[in-house]
Amino acid sequence: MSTIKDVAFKAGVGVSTVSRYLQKKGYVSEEAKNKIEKAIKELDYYPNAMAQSIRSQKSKTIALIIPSISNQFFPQLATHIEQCLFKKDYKMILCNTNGSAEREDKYIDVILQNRIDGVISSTGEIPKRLMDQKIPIVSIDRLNTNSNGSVFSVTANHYLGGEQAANHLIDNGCRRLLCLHGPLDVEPAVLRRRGFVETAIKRNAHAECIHFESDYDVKGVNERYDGVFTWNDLTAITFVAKCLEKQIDIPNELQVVGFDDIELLQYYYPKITTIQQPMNQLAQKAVGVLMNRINTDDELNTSIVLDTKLVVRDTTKEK
Amino acid sequence: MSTIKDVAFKAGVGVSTVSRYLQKKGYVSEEAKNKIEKAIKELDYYPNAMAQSIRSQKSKTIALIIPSISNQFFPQLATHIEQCLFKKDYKMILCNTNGSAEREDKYIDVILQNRIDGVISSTGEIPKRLMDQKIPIVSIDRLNTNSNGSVFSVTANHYLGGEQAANHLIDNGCRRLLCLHGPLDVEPAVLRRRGFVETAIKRNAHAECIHFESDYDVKGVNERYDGVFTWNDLTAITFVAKCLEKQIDIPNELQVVGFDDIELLQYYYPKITTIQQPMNQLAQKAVGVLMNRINTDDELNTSIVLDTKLVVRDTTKEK
DNA sequence: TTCATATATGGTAATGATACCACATGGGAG
DNA sequence: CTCCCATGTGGTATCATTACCATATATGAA
Repeated sequence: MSTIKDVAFKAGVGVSTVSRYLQKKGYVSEEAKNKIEKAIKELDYYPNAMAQSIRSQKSKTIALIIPSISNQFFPQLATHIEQCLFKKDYKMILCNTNGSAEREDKYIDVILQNRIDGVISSTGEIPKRLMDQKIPIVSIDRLNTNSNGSVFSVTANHYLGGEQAANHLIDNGCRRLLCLHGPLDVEPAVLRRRGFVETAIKRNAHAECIHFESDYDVKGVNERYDGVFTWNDLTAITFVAKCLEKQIDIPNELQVVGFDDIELLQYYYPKITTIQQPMNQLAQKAVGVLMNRINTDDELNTSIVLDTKLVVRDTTKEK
Repeated sequence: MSTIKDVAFKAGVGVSTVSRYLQKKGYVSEEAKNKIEKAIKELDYYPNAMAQSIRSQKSKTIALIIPSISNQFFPQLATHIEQCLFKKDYKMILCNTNGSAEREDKYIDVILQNRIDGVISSTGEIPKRLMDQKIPIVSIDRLNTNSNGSVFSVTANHYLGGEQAANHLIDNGCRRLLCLHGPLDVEPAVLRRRGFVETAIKRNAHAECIHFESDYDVKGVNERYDGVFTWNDLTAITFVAKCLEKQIDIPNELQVVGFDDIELLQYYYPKITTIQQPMNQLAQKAVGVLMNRINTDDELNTSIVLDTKLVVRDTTKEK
């Protein structure tokens, strides 16, 4: 692969002139410009991004840490984030920890060795070893409070989402509610549950909470409850599948509301009512905040919370 | 962030000695080793991967090109590939073209600018601009014949998969078969269909083919057919969802076989019978072949084909 | 002693690109 | 005729790292 020197030689000019042409910075005569363009085309020259990085002390790369890909929410979010970064001429390396601390640890090595400019993380705790570095970090989907008490996170309003789910079910006539919540160390799961339960109490509906595990037995749920809120769509899909298996009639016997609005819901039957997260906006804001942190020194606390939206489909209906 | 110079200074040795220690190559005394280790720890030093790359002329990075993430098959495959690369100390950049030629083109810029060591592609055609470079390329999931006639691909035996699906359905008593195939310019889709149809003919069963689109009307399929093979699991999920909507009894009226065995099938109801692709092996072989191409000069043609496996679940049964 | 070898060390060039500086030229203002 | 500024150019140090070479000491064999 040819270098800037080859281009300069072929064009009969100095490397500085070629560099100035590439940067569109400084003076380059029309004549030199033409010769350089011709040489670049003939040599099929592409500037070496790594050499640029080493010189500029900027890798133009950010790391996205996600906990898994089983839940389509994360690949989808990753795609949105990558597209935003792409536009800003940044690369992304995807760190899928898959719940393994060892993998997470090795990814931190990669992040540090590659002089990553910033990190977007959608896992709970930001590892200490990463916090200790001066690398700008923004949390997405989850809250992130660092040791100084500064906050840099972009999340959906999970609490509001819980409220919307509860209100929708209660509006539809449900009185005996069930919340299938996620792990208690997952901030969004807790907020969604709180929004749901507190709204139920406020409106005098009965609400119970169960930590959903895949071996959950669905038998009799249609007798004990008339409305179910699951903390995410993947749980909703699993839960609805179990209900169908037991011939429970959704939405007539039991209404179900999910959370996230992953693309997959479009392929699934029945079409599940859900609380939509504004993924594209989340991605845009997260990238925006991170770029600010990278390019400016001011440590303004930023905590952006975006509204969720109820999307009514076929697993709920007015009674 | 500290450099090898800082480490050398702090340890009171030359940079060469530190470099030799890091490479575990050449002589380093026990005493020097201890001082260096101490300095590295105190300074929290990590070698700059980009400087190493520029020096060694190897980026230790490969690009994975995938056509989309809507089909969970691709993120899953990507994860497997990334894990294989991870072990071999390679980074991966994920290029999700999303069917856009423009995006593909911009990714090629990124690939060339970052002096990527190799490419694994699961999209159909390898773009000419990429082929023209001397970059090692391996196709995964699809066939890849380059201009010299050399082949570097790792695929499942799609034809065998089609056969397995047909045989299973016919063994279960189906005689009127339907194949919902994918785009005709997608090699695997065509092979799967051919394997299916040719087996049906061989065994004197009737087989029809339809190009599946999402607006496909499922009304009456249970009267015209008794066995359906869909070219991938996502199509199977969509098709089964439509059948459930129309109260078609699966597997009693109609049996269904998918293809891929994506993780998602575990959450879906009913549990869909499918043809499993050996994703992990595909990934391992693809990475292996690519590493060979990167590290050796011999242009041995490699075309690895791995067997698929029937996984019987609840959408098929003996009549 | 002398020579060869193993162990050990640090200086320097090179990798590809860019910022900075020095140095041109030409034209217009004083 | 100077002086200044705009325009234009190329040399060189620098970024972090490693390969290579020159050098130094100690040990053992001849």
